Amino acid sequence: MTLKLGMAPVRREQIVRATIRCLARDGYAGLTMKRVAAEAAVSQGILHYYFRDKAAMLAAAALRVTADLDRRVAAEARRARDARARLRAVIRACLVTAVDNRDFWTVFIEFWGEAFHDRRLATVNRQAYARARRLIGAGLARGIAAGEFRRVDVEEAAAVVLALLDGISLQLTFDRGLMTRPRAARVAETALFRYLSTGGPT
Amino acid sequence: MTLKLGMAPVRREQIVRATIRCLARDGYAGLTMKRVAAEAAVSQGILHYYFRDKAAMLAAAALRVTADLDRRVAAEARRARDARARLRAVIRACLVTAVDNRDFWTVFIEFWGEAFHDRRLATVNRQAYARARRLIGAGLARGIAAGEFRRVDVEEAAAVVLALLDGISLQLTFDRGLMTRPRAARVAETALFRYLSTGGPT
DNA sequence: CGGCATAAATTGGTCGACCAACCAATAAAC
DNA sequence: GTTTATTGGTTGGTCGACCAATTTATGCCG
Repeated sequence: MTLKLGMAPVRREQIVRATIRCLARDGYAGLTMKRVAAEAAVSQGILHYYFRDKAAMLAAAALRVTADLDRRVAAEARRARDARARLRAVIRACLVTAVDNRDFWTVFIEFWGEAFHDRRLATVNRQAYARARRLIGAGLARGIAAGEFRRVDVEEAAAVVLALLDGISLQLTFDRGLMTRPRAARVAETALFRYLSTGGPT
Repeated sequence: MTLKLGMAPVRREQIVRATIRCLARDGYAGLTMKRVAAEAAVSQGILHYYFRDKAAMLAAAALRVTADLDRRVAAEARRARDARARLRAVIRACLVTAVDNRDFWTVFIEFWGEAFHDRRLATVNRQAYARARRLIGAGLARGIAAGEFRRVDVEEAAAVVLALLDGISLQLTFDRGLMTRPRAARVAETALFRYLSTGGPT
């Protein structure tokens, strides 16, 4: 009864999600075709039918979590009225992901490690970061235009915002007891608002 | 004529350095006992004589690069007169390492990936980060006491400084064309000085 | 409508290669 | 002669990639 034609996107999704779960559970060293196949409840052979090799599966997993985060951030940011609220929303969405969705950072860190030694993965990673900076930079530019933020170099400021979010998320991921999520968000907001503020220090 | 007794520290060093080179060259996926042994010009068996297993070698490699960075940062910071110059020195030392000594980040990222799935490695990593925050925090506290910095929460500020350095270093490592090293240093300094400054915005 | 060809989807197993850990044996230094 | 240092090979297992064979759906033609 189940359709057999048009399974491609379904299976791809199934396999990518299984890859993410395996990666989060066992790390890249423990990411084997057998385990992914078992996790996805398909045969081993089918993995190579849908993906050229292991690296392609890893790249698909990384793209998937990146897209997930993008979606969450966009959803939060859309509700914001001004640039400050928008930045606050971005911070919140990133830190919520870091704390509640551990898979994200696990997948990404394993991905980084391989990206150093695989040209394809390196390109995917570079593009993801460039895109993130572009999105953040666009928000900052609107804030500057509206007089909410100081006239900083947008590219530089986007790199700073992204760097702080990455860095704080990493520390939270490594040591869950370091700070509560709200406190981490407050710390990041304070640092970035002082950096971007037009007025004197608060 | 060569001594055979007291080889332990020599061999350990030899093996750790080989581990770092292999890790930087091939990643964790390509880190095998055979390759490390070849790189260190020793037999395979000896690796297990000096290290319990592969994870122990990885941990030793991570401790080694961390200690290296510590030493560089301390050497740069010692020359600084005031807290601002000290922070500038820390930033410079970290970014020089990130740009010129690619092995550092390679080893660390591979290490992070495994640390998620190995309790021993996770502990080593958590301690390394706690130590880094303590060192940075001590420098900030002196700056606050001297009236050079705003009265921020030292723990929070140390986390911010470390986060920004990690984040910028990551972006530089992934995309060498993003910024020149001096520009990255200037960007980080600007962001952190604004965050920590006592006076109004510049 | 019914049967045949073609394509899509999937299986399970095979292949050669490689791995980490271990160990018995040896050599050198004390 | 006992401890320290080192060798090189073995072992039991796993890996990723590949493929021949099978099943299922679809389009085509009479």
